[in-house]
Amino acid sequence: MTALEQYISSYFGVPEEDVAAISSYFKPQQLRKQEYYLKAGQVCDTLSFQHSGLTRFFVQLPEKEVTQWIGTPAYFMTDLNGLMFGKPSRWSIQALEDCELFTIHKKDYLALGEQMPAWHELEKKFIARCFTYMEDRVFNLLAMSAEQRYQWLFGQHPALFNQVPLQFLASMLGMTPETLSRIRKKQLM
Amino acid sequence: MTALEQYISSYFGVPEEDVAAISSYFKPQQLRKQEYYLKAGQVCDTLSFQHSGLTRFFVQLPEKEVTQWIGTPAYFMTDLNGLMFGKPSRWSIQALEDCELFTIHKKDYLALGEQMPAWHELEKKFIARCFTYMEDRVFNLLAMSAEQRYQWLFGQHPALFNQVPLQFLASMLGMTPETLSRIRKKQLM
DNA sequence: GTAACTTCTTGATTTTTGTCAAGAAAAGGA
DNA sequence: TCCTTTTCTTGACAAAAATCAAGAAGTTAC
Repeated sequence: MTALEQYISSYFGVPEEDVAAISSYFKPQQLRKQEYYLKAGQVCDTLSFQHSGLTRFFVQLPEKEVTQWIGTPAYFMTDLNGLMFGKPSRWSIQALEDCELFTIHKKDYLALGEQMPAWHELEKKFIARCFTYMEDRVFNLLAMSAEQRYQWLFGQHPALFNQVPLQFLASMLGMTPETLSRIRKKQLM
Repeated sequence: MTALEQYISSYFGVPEEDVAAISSYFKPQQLRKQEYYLKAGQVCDTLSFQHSGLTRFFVQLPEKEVTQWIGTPAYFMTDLNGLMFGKPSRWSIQALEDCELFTIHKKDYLALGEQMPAWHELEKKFIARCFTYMEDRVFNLLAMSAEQRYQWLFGQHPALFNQVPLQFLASMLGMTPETLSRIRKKQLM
């Protein structure tokens, strides 16, 4: 089994022949550090599995830049607004370091849905998980203080704080870099 | 066409015979004011179309209560964590006023997926839209001030502010009732 | 290795938002 | 209708987080 096949198998829990069929649609792609996977305003027409490297989803506002998400290995990357609804993206996706991806283009993505009966259901469940994760994020932003949000993210992905510039994590947590710095200082004392 | 059929048709854009097939699975259900559709800790095993009335999704914390969402007519209501993954709900769903629902139970919901080939794809797209909406909500909470968030919600659903106790809307917007009250006063001047 | 650049930390200060408390307004029930 | 209960508003104050500014630490490129 290739790395991609293992990922697909663990995600979707489908028979091995389906795993092979699905993964055959995905093609290797390199992304160099700083390179863009997608630029704001473009219509995203790919879906990628992130095998290695880190990516950043961000929105450029007139006054500031907002990091919506950090893409990490073993997760999928796309802009659903583009892939599913043909709408332009509000954010850019940029590589924070060199990345190895497995990418499927929209044409093949649609073919996959037609040729593999179970695909829509698998994808539905996958997107549903993403939705419930977003529900959690909204809840955290509604109910928790900056410090509690930090602890939540640190509890889930401690390694991120050594890999990603802290200013991006601060933004993703809904606080300024200064606030994150002070929270982290307090944790040490 | 019944009201339910019209809703399904407008949501999913499917042929009329499919609309009839889908809607035949949904049964009318009444919910009295204050009654619970779901209580925190229960596993949600229904999916309902909200024909009339308003509902509130909220989490009861030791110190405070957090309103995550207000359910309005012409939208679906469920807890995906329960319906799709069999997990207990973190929030309760309660009727703010008498509600008329069309409800499908999990058993029939699963049957629908098996008997109607297009169902999973329709549902996938529907959940994907919910996901992109949650992306917007997260972005708003990350990037906007309390006042901007108010204006955003008011721009989308001005009528809500006459129908729902403002304390619930304040919570859903991530602010206190006092802050919302002051923002609304400022809008008038 | 060093210069240039980026990122992080720290302090002082301001702004935003939350908390507490009391009264006003509105809604609901007998 | 009037009484009770809930919801909303307002003011005074406190706390949380943002802003501004400067310097330290860390990275990167030559």
